[in-house]
Amino acid sequence: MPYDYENETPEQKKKRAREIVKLLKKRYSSDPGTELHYKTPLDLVVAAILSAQCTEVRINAITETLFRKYTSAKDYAQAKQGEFEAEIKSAGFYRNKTRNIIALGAALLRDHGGEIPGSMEELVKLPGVGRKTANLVLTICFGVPGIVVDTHMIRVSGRLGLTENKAPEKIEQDLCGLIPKKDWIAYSNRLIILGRYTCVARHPKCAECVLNGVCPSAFTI
DNA sequence: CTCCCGATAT
DNA sequence: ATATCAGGAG
Repeated sequence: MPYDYENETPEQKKKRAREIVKLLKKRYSSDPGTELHYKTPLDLVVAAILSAQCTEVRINAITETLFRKYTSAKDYAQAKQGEFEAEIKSAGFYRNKTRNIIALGAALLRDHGGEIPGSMEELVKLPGVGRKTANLVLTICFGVPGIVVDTHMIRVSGRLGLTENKAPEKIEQDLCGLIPKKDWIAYSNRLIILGRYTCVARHPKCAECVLNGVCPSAFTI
């Protein structure tokens, strides 16, 4: 008798969510962290800003040289708009991203002694930093429990039937209610990797997905 | 909600 | 040709 996803009770959904956590843990035994290359919290914030609507591979190619030239908030604050645009152009949205990163450098110098702050409240006030980037930095650099809702988290969570919502903040709430807090950070990292390589947008590879036994969308997309 | 925007896979 | 890629601001 197949699992009835349609009439799943909240209790059953919670139990299934824990099973998903467990299967992901088995598939990616050690916490894979982020695939964005970085050395410092500042690096990660800049990489995250650059990564909007662009592949992580391209961002890592750009930052490999970028992070050699820019190593402090002051470096970014003093960057020339046109020169910086040329360096990051292939990331797309390059005018906005450049504006935000230069303003980020200035804001860090003005309000935080040039350092990246460690709270959600302060992070989301920074230019170019929204909730997704803030959660990424909080989880990766500061060990603050949180779920990073990016394009992969949105898509995969919907396919898994863990949320009916479309708004990232609602999805985050739903997931936080289904997944044990101690698992939030590694869950984010693992699910995003799964989304990048297996549960891809166009033709998800359900046959090779470790979650195909607990996913209402398996083999139906 | 729209706009920002280049690169790549399909 | 078009969908999609580790979003955020106005």
